[in-house]
Amino acid sequence: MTLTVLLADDHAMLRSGLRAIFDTQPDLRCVAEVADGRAAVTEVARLRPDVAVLDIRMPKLDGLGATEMILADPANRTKVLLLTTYDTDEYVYRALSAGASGFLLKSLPPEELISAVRVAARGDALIDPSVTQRLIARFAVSLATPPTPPELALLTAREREVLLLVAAAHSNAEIAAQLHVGDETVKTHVSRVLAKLGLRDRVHAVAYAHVNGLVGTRQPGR
Amino acid sequence: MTLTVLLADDHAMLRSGLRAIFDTQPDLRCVAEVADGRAAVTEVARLRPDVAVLDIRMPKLDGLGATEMILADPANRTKVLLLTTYDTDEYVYRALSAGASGFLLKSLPPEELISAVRVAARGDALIDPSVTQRLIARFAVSLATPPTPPELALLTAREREVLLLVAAAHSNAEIAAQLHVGDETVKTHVSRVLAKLGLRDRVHAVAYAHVNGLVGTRQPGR
DNA sequence: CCGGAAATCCCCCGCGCGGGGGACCCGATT
DNA sequence: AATCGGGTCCCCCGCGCGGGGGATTTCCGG
Repeated sequence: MTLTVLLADDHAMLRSGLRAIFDTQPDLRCVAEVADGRAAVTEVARLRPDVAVLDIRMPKLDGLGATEMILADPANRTKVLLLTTYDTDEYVYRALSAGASGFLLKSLPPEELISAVRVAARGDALIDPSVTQRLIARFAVSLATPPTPPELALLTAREREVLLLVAAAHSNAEIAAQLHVGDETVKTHVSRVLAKLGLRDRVHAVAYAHVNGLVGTRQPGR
Repeated sequence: MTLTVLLADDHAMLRSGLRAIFDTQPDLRCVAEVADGRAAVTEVARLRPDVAVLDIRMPKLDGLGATEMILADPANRTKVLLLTTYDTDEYVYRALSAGASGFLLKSLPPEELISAVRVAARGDALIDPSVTQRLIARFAVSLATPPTPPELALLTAREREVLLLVAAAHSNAEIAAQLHVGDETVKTHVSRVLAKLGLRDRVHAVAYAHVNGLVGTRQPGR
């Protein structure tokens, strides 16, 4: 089965270079060449290539915007590979947020570019190694579970439970109802929590819980 | 310049397979083979290889733990590549948090493994394409700036300012002091904020601000 | 010039909250 | 048996808070 590819770059020279690279592969067919992002979007919608190789810098609509538009349309099954000369962090993050299947530098050896197209076509993703390293660093910090503060261990299970409900901005009465206990009980628990954690009031408790990732938008994978 | 490599895997067969692969490259020298994580840590500390290729599953100390120990020691300049049979999400995240330079599946073609070692040695990172795709997805959500709720536009600049201070768990009096205005003024602002955002009290405001990323642990890169 | 929006300040009132007590029950540990 | 920690419930008191009013200034745009 042959893979169809769309090329988008405002430099004709680079386009022909890429086309030449792809032409060496019998199973890759370059079905379109465009010079700007808007054309890329419309041509992708028309031709539905397997993979679109977009330059980041393009007139009218840059590669990032084009990626977003292409992937925003669920009718498209085209995978997007982004190509750039320099690897600016901002680009990478936006590209990945937009759902690009790859982020590659133009310095990439031809055979690896070809391999990247195949990888993208089968639904996997590929990032330039020099970028990956920084991506990891960034990812690690965003993953970095704020080290659970030790004073949290002072809390009993019940108290932690109450803390979470407080963090969700529930009033004592609401918490009482939810736990099927009296509101005086809840007050006791809250007081203990505040005392143990050294917090002034429930407002600080809410901030504390969020800052320490007890409630944040935690993904399932812990 | 030749690169030194340490191999760690509890299966002797796999080790010899890897060694055979590396031996085809004149510039790669496999300087040690170990069968468990603890041995990997001590041998890395002793031999200081350029790259350590660790299996995830190993006796005594798994590859993840070994990675953490190796990279925790600043005296080590060894890069770590992790090898695994199956790509469980948990592994990937822990591996990247620990600072591994690569996360590869054992199904990787030999030549790409070699290339991965070279990539790691020069300080870049490499992740198996099939894993990268999910990594991106996960990364995207962690990057995804919670779309600023539209009702936030209703607030005046001053009100947003006050909201941020409220979100930081400051009392009205504290906010007043910080803004050099009377506390009655702050009360007015807070009331307006609550009304405009449809929040019950400042506790909800704190939660709101955190959930919507107005205050969260945002990285510098936006 | 005049209207309105924004920012500032003021008063009163009711309520939720948090601290400081005390009390009871239960299960585990001593 | 005595003790202790945890969970539950209760009362009182003071205060910060939030809603409801109203008032002033400044500044901008019709």
